[in-house]
Amino acid sequence: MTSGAELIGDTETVDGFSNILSGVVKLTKTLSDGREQIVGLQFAPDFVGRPFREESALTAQAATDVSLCSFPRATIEGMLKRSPGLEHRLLEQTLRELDEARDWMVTLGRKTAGEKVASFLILIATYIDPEFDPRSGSAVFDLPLTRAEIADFLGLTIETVSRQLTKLKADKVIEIENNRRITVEDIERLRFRAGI
Amino acid sequence: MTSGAELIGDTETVDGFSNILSGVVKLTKTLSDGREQIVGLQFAPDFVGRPFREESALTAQAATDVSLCSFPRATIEGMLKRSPGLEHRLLEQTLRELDEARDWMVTLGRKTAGEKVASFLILIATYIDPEFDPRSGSAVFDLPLTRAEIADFLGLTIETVSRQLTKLKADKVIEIENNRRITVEDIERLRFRAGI
DNA sequence: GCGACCAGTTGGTCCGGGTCAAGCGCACCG
DNA sequence: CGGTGCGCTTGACCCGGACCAACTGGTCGC
Repeated sequence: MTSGAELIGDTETVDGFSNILSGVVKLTKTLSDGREQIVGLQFAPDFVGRPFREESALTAQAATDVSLCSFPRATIEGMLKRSPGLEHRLLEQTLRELDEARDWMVTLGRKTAGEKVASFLILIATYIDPEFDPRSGSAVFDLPLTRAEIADFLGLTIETVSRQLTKLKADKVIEIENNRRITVEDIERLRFRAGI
Repeated sequence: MTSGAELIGDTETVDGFSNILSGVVKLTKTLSDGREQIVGLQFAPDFVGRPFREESALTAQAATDVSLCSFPRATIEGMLKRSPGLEHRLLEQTLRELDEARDWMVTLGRKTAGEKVASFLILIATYIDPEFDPRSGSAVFDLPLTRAEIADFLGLTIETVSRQLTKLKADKVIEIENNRRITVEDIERLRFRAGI
């Protein structure tokens, strides 16, 4: 599935329930006047879908090229009834997503623009960099989101995201190639910028 | 348990797992420099506690007087293993909390101060007003939080919260008695102020 | 090659909300 | 009683980030 494709419509009934095999899925919510907020990013091998509810209050879109393994909703709910192990795994993922959502609430509510952008880079580094090791000081990765999507994730404007990235580059905390590829030599400096 | 008491320490091991019988519990996260964000409010009959993890990344405090029914962590995890029904109930609550957290992320990231305060009042009205009926136009309730706590919930300062409440009062959207008791005559007008 | 378009950057201006400070009302205490 | 402290409000000022606009570089179709 190519980038930008819509997986779950906002008011449509959510039929599917999928397993991400590769790629990044963004979950967004939109206010009636068009303001948008990304409320979650999901990476392989997460589930996508909201069991036990007909209607999803959010939109799931592929942020990068994504490959999925999808089931109809009835199938998955039947499987959940029969297999407590699967339900347990779903509970574990949901608890993890809740922890992440709450972490992000702190970022949205209490951090400055610079801290938000640094926090975002750390988040992506930990998920994306194939050989990222928290103890090693460095990371290299491609941003899976455009500036506009980063802005929607951080509750900022695209201009502010751009300026903060430029500032991190000017301060030699990161390097940027082709607008997408980020190199962080010293992740501790970046973490410091994120307001811990 | 009286208001302000701490239920779960930040770095301490979370031993307990409780059921709220009455009152309001606030879940907060704090940055190293003291900035604070309330990341969740829990009302009866929610569970409080983070199963399957030794360490909780947040602090749970009583916001009002609270009565609890507590179990040691081992007990609850044993019960969860033996009773899939209980685990299912926990999954349902966790999914609901995740939905709420994501709704709140939109409020934190994309709404103005006035919309945030209106959204907060609607949230409290739906949980607290004993005879609140969404179709009836009005609601009366006591705020379970101080201005400082509301500010920490909304990612604002106490002054801004105060000013926005004063403005809602001046515009006859709400009435305020004793700084705590709120009357909303026409909840639709308040909902309009919340940016839907 | 050339123009159109899109993602991103950069500059300038403005305002919402933060910050600082003073003051009010009320409960509690000596 | 007056003093003290806390929760809250109000006013004045300021700044971070939104908004508006111009520009750059890369990609695509012709």
